[in-house]
Amino acid sequence: MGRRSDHSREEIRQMALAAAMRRLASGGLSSLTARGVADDIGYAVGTLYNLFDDFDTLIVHVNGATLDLLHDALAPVVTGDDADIDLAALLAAYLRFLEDRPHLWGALFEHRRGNDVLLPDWYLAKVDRVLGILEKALRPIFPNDDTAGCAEAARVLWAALHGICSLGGTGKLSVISARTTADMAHSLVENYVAGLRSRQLHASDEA
Amino acid sequence: MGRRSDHSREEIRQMALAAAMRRLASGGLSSLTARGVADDIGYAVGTLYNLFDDFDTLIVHVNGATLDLLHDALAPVVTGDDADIDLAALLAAYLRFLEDRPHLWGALFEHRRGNDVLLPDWYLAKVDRVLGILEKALRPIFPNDDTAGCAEAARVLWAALHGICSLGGTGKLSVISARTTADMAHSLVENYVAGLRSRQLHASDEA
DNA sequence: TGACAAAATGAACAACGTTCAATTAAAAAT
DNA sequence: ATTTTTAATTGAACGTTGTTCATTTTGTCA
Repeated sequence: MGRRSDHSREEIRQMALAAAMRRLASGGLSSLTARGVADDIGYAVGTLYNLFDDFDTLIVHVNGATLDLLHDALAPVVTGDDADIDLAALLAAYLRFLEDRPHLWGALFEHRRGNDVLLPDWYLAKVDRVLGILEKALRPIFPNDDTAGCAEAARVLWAALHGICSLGGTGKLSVISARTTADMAHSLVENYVAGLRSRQLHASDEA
Repeated sequence: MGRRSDHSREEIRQMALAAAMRRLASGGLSSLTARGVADDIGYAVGTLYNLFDDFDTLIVHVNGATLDLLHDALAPVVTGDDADIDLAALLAAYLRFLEDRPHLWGALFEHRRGNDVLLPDWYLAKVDRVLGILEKALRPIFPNDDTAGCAEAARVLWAALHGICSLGGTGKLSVISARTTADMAHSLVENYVAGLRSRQLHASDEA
């Protein structure tokens, strides 16, 4: 079979991404295969390679969509007024996202391309957009001129939170799972923020 | 070819693990394959399946060996006297390990078995042994009777640190990598510990 | 209508983990 | 010493991966 007029190039792309999203959401990364996606949208495998350089690229696009979902889940909960309230709400929303869409969240971090291949700029921009929410919540803690410190704190929290949820969810954390992942996440956020505050106050001591 | 008398069953196991360790250390998880290991030790693929249930099991044993290496790298640096000094030394040793053996460290967290398969007890015990070092360093921060709090803090730090090193090393953290992974790790440890201390002091406020 | 270009196909390739009938050598029994 | 039993070792084969590409088919344009 040759060229169809069923769908435009862009339509097929979207169909493929939607199908990939469904597969990922229901069965995780291991059930996200090129042949599977192709079957789902009623095209042959080779067609996917007209639209994406390789399968990794398709996954990066799926992860981009997940970042958008995450952004939309987190953005509404911060007001920018009170850091403690915002961060608590943010953490709750994050954990809810993780519970609702564990496989979408998981793919954000499980998926790794070749070590020399960098993530595209548009993807990093989506990460930045989510980090921006965190920065907005953290903003009241920092002096007005210290945007760099705020940005770093947001990244530390983001990465550390990932670590906790990742290890908590995969049972890699030894027998002490009496304390749940959520407990550890709260401990991280509360103590890290308390640390930021206390070191902000005594900043003059460290010169 | 039938039964040889070249090596005992246990010898072949050790040969396989050593070869796997070499492959992992030099090329990462993607270069750790059943056929590769079999070739390295001069046996056929099938022989590996006499010694390990499956290839995942072999990797878990490799990771166990890595945990032992990590333990030996971290254990000597903590004295138990001063938390700040111990934690700084511990972090430095951890980051050095990560730099020296990035792929061994990476496999600890990259490798995932089927979701229903739990890690064996002997493996979790090795994790606990490493966490014990962290607990020893954190011990001075907590009241004598609060071993649970100390244990939790160790796990939070361990998991959070993994998150930072993981995202830092894979370039998943947007453009603001002006601040390096090591900087973020320091920020995490220092602020989290400062938070623990400050909340320890004002514990009476929260009742 | 005919020539050209682009899209769609699916068989084929290499590499992966895994299995298993067949083979062979060591160990045990006679 | 010979036979029988047991266990180790093999490597071809199976099912899946991602990926490629000659071939076919169809839309488009002169």
